Amino acid sequence: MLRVMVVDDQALVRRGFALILDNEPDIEVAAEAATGIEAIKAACAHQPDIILMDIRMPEMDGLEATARILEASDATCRVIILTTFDPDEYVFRALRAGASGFVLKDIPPESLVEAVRTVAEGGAMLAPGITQRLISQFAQKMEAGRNLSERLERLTTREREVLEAIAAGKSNAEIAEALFIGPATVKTHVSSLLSKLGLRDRAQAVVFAYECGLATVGERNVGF
Amino acid sequence: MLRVMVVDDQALVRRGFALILDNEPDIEVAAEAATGIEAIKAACAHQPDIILMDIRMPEMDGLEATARILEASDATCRVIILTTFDPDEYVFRALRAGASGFVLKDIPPESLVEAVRTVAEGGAMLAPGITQRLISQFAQKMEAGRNLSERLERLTTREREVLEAIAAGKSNAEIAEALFIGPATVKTHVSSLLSKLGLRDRAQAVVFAYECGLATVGERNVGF
DNA sequence: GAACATCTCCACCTTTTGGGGGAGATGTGA
DNA sequence: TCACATCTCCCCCAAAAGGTGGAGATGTTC
Repeated sequence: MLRVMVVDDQALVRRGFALILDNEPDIEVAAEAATGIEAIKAACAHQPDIILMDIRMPEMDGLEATARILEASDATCRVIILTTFDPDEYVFRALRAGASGFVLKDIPPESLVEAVRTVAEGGAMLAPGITQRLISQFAQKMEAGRNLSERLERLTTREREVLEAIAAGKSNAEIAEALFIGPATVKTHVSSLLSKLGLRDRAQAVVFAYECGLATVGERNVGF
Repeated sequence: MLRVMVVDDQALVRRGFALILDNEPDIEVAAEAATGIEAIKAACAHQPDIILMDIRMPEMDGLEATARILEASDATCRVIILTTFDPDEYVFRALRAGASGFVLKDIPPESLVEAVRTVAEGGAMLAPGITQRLISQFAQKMEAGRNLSERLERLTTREREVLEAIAAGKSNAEIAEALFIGPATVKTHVSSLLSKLGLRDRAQAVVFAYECGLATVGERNVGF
């Protein structure tokens, strides 16, 4: 039995969702809340499997409440944001807060039920338009490096290694140490790769490495 | 009327999908193809609205065919990848090729129909697990900059501007010109921001800018 | 008004970087 | 074998970068 909590400041909406869900044999509405603060308390008290969360609420909005609930170490529940609007800002904040779903209130009832089941099974459910935008963003990042990657292929293996080290913020001396070669050799490689790539200095080289995908945000190879 | 094309090398599977779709009043199967090559020709000849594309096929796989079809300048159709497996490599290649959907063959028939309608309306449809992974990747990138963004706030407005310029690969002289200040002033700002952020040189500053989200891949503010 | 932050600039100095040119060792392929 | 690419290292030199300390001109805040 899936235990669901519904959070919305409008009692009418809240009851409506609750009725739809309670109508399903394998779903029960275990709790309701009208504000973010209430939601946090209720989540703690009733330990639901799934939380349907509105964004616009008095006291504390749904995104903040979602973040608070999910960052609790023993949190096992999953959150679906259920709202009327879908500006990018909300979506990003929701995903960062850890939401597993972001659906609009204009979906048909059966889709809401489907979303709850999907998320309960470990999947994620986004409104189609949001999925579309997420994909676009993703594809754009991947596409960015295409032309630049071709230039990358003109480098020798060693030069690429040096470029990677540069992109990790290393100085020539540190690169020499890391690659077990002399500092003079590093300088040779640096000069060579800069001229091959048409770059002026190592700062541009770092930019290039990120833009073409050689370096990626969040890798944490960085020494600071 | 939505005109759909089904591409799969197994005739039985292909006919099965076609029958499911033809059963809907607003959908008709306008063409079928058994290989990537055939798919490209058929797409050109029949101009379907939606293409359901298998990946594993002889002659040319579905991802390659998708890319070819969508990169045609007059391409108006949208592609849903329909496969048995979902390794990350396939998903990324599919999204990069421009697919609007990626669903697994084990979904219920009504979900397939729903996916077709969703994509036809301009949305996107991914298998729940894939959506989940896409979100995770996204959240990870966003999360990366959290700690670093706090350090960013210790900078003054001017210092942040200089940092942005550094992250665009500009030299001190170029920054001076861009901000209408003297080169000496730029050096002051650079020294100051490096020490505030605990960085050693401008190369590390570029890394920092990317890691904390001040600079983003694909912005193309870069001068090379 | 005094303390403070910010932005602007200067001089002096050291270190790092990048360019030019050269050279030996190795391996690969024509 | 000979040409070619690659990796290694050297020297010299000029330019850029970074550190230190100082200073005047604004504001803002208490």
